Amino acid sequence: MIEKIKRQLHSELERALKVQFSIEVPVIVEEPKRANQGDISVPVFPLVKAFSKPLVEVVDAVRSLILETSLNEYFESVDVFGGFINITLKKQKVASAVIADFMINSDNIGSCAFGKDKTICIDYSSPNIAKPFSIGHLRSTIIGHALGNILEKCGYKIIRINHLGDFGTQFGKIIYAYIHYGSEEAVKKNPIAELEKLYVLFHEKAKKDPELESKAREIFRDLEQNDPKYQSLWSWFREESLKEYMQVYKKLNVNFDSYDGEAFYNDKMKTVIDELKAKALLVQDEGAMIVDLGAELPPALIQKSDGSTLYITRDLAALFYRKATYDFHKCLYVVGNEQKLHFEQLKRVVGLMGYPYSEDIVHVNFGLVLQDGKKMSTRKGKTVKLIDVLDEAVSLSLDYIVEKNPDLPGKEEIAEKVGVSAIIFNDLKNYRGNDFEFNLQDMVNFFGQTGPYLQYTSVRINSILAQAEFQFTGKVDGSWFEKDHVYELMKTIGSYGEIIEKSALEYAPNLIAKYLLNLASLFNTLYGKDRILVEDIEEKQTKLHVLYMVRAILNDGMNLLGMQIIERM
RNA sequence: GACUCGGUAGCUCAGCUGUACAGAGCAACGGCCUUCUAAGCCGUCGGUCAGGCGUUCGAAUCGCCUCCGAGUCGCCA
Repeated sequence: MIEKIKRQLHSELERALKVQFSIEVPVIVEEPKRANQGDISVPVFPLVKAFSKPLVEVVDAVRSLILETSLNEYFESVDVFGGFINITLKKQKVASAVIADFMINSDNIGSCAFGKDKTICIDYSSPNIAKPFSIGHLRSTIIGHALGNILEKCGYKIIRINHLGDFGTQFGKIIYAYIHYGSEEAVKKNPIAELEKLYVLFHEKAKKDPELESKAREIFRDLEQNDPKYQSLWSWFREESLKEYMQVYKKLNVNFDSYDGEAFYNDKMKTVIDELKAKALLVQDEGAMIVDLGAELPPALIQKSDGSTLYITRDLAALFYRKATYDFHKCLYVVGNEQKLHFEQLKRVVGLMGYPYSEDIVHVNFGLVLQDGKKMSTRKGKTVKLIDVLDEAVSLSLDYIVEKNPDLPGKEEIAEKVGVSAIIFNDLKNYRGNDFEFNLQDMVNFFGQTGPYLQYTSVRINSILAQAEFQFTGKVDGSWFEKDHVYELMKTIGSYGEIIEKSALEYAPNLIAKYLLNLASLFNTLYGKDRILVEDIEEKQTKLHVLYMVRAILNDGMNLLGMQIIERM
């Protein structure tokens, strides 16, 4: 709401400056950091030079312009503090605008339509087959899932793609290790754990005998050329891994439109290589085929000297396939920071091939999960399994329920929802690009800025609404909104849509997470100060309106982030 | 070595398209459950925004340099 007013004021002010003073300087319209400085503030410093008059006179002139805008019916006062013009709005007027806005959009609060008729592909999760689902893949999974929800709310059609890491030299390694050191029985018994063991074992052996690396490459080359024996092992490993991943996805409530992994593109790479050749981009270098990307970027390796393909080759094939199949507006890759160079190269190659949609490739990067300050390594068997972390969170949340609310029905189910959501929220609340140190203690913390705090707030409201007769009519007693803490809450309610928009444009779920924390905190402050279920009917109904909106937004926001909503806890 | 990203309270982080006294949570300490769920609320404590120089009316925010950490840099993905 405030954002709307700000934008309107901004454009009217710039126009007025141009018309009346022939001044074309970008005007700043912002929200002051402190409540006693009003709702909207215009610093006039940047205008002083253009006016070439003393600050005091400029302030005066700008203030008059502000008072003449169409928004003046909203203004309670327009005060001057040094070089700042601070506008205080009429609280009741803002509050009723917020409520009216909410009613219009009540079936899909916070939604907008700027993505209408456009498709976005999101490539996320994409675990490597035959390796346990680690904490590292959690990030891609939940960031991608949340972004899908957020962008969907902005009107986009979303294609969720799990680009499984089901191909590549790593399969040569696993197949080699399986043939030489593995047993069918052991893999059948405990597929992923066993395959991981073999993978780690391979690297240990390869350290002593570097020959193994080239043997693995040979196996992969043959696999790529459809060797039936390797193919059947490959599909067995893939199937078993996928089974285990599906359990994780079910727990996280995550789903995909496509599970076409790298192997899916095996028969689509020849055309890519042919096209690169035809466009004279492919050159032979040290026996391999590369695309030279100029001075700023290292060359892209498209084909190994033994003729087999690489990661980027498959990503090129996948990109073309997606463009042809979905005609995407953007293609997002929710992949870690360490692959920044890879996506720069991908973009550049596509650009050199003459496709303008190279600009629509977006690497939605995220920070690594570190252990002892270093990247975790599957090769050394040093990973933390996601399922263990989730189980830990769930069992801890069950402990709390037993302690705090022993008579609660359906404890296990609620504990599951609280625990898993806590893990999800813990990840999404921070800016995605930052690395973070793996810390189980932090991940399963349930107090303060956490998922359970949001769920708890929603549950508190449930409890009150359940005890009252309430219908959302929009008829309220405006005088309550004059109180500062209530007004703050109303302003925050009114900014939900703006936050979603910003979060979508920046691919930043953390903006929504922080917003929800703020909303919950404002509500809890109010809860501590004011009794809701009071005698006076009009006052009670007014308060219930606010609670209803807060709960609707909390639930909607948590849902966007991929968290679970609960009734009681 | 080159490139990229980061260094803000004891810890985890927000702010970083510049402008008014740098904000949360956790931890510590002190209050608040015979009235709506205390996974909560209120308060206290805590910061040379890594360091230096520069640009600017104004810098945590922009530029340069130094230090520290992480990641990447042709046959892994």
